[in-house]
Amino acid sequence: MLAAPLDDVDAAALAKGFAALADPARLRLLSLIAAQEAGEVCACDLVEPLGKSQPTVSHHLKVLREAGLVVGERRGTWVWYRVVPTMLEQLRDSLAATGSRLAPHPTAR
Amino acid sequence: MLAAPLDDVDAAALAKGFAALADPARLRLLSLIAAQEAGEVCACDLVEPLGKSQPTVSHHLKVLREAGLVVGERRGTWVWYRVVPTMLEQLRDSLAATGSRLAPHPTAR
DNA sequence: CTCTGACATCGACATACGTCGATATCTTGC
DNA sequence: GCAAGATATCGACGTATGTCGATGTCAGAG
Repeated sequence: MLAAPLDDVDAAALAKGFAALADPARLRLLSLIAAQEAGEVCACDLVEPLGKSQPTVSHHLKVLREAGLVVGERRGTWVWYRVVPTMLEQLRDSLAATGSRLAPHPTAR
Repeated sequence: MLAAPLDDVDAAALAKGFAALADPARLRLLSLIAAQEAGEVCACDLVEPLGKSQPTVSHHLKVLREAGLVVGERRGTWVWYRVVPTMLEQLRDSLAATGSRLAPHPTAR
């Protein structure tokens, strides 16, 4: 992203992705899910550690889901969430195209 | 960030950083500044390519500045902006601590 | 000192967002 | 089918955010 100016479309798409990360509750949710040994968590185990109401947690999970950052799989009564690395890497890479012009060593003379 | 659950403080700090990136206009501004050969741009050259009013551009530049993503240096009549790689790397790395549990290969048995 | 031009700030507006309580939906066990 | 529990959706509320026109501030030219 930082190599050439982005057009409105790409910028909007990226911005939508970052917007999903622009909330403390969602970042904590994401880290809670990612920190699981099993790689997945029951949604019921996310409400109490987050300290928010169940509807609020459900709302944030939806935002993360729609951003493609997590997926929820229903197994019986519960829904198990796990992180999808793809979108995360995509956002990370968009910040990483930081070419020579950004480095402390201008490279060019 | 994805190795262990973050506390409220870290989550809030990170969220503030991502919030600065969660807008198409700011992403385009950032990419416009980063794409400069000279490594810096006059603010006056950012208004027209962005297609927004001068106050709006100034506002977004302020947000980027307060997020530590760019710096503006006054030289005479004009202010020259350049990207600060530090914060960018910090945000990128927070998305990169994606340990074994996120990879397609669970590693742990 | 005054004028001009670049940039920042202010005030106002519409919209988007986070949060919660109440309620709906769905799944299981009886 | 019915009751119980887990999630999701809805409606409402306060607050934050993007945008602009008008205005303020500051540096250089004359």
